Amino acid sequence: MKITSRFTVAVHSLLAIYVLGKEYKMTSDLIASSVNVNPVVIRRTLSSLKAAGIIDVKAGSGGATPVKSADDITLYDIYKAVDCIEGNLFNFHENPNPECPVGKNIHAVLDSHLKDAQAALENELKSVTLADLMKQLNILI
Amino acid sequence: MKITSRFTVAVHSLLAIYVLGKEYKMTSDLIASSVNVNPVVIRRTLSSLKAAGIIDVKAGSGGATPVKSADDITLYDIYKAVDCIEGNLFNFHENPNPECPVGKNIHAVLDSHLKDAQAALENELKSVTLADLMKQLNILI
DNA sequence: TTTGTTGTAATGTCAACGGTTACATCAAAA
DNA sequence: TTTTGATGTAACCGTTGACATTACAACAAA
Repeated sequence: MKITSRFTVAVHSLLAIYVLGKEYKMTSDLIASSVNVNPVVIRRTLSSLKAAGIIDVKAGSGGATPVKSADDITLYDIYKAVDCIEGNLFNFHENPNPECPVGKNIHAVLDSHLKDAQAALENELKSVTLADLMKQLNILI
Repeated sequence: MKITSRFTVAVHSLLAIYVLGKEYKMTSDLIASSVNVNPVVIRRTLSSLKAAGIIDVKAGSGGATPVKSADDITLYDIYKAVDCIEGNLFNFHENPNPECPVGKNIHAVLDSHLKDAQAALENELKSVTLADLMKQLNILI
């Protein structure tokens, strides 16, 4: 099972908005053509990013614009904004048998390690900012 | 999106086999009653763990038994054995537009960071062995 | 040969994702 | 004020993967 592509779509959209936004009006249609998904998917993504205070989206006249500084946006912020995962990354089987010594204690034994693993992933995402990606991108353009 | 409960089911099953195996014949029915899932789910799980060389399962007479030492089994080994994730943890949107400067370079910019995040998760899982869990469990029993 | 178990195919249900259509709402230009 | 081009969102569909369950062949030991 994988983490939804909403995440990479969101990162892609933000890069487009922050890098190309000075030159073009960044409509959902334009972004959709860069990401290559349906415009409605982009609108849903932008809606989440707007709710997270990362960008602003103008209804009516159209176009998405930056709100937060790219230095202050980490991959983790984006990942959280688009809700890839609610709560725990690892699914746990429900109702282990409390009559069994293993079933009774499986959560006590396993939960902290699962949390640690998830935290390791998320900390790594926290260490990369949108500004970092923009620097890498500007070298390639 | 979450990582399938096959993983926690597998860990639970192994703990049962390694801790209770001296006292009981660990059939899929018995393990199933501890984990509280259908016995066929356990048989599939045990089948994966057997293929990974972690346990042995006797067809006919029945019962699962340890093969590898608990010290040599990490959570990562189990996670790999039951195939929670094939390849990349993060789904990437297909076919970003190569005509667009962002679309053309999004993989170059993003891939390494996604790999790093996944590696952080997996390294954390590598740092915990089944023996560690057994120690914790034996204190609680 | 009987018994209890594993291995596995087949089928069903369910949830999540992503695609798409449709349309109300809105802001700015004409 | 009307037109135009966007956004916001609800609704629905098809696909996919997970997990549950039934069924039964294969098997090993009593």
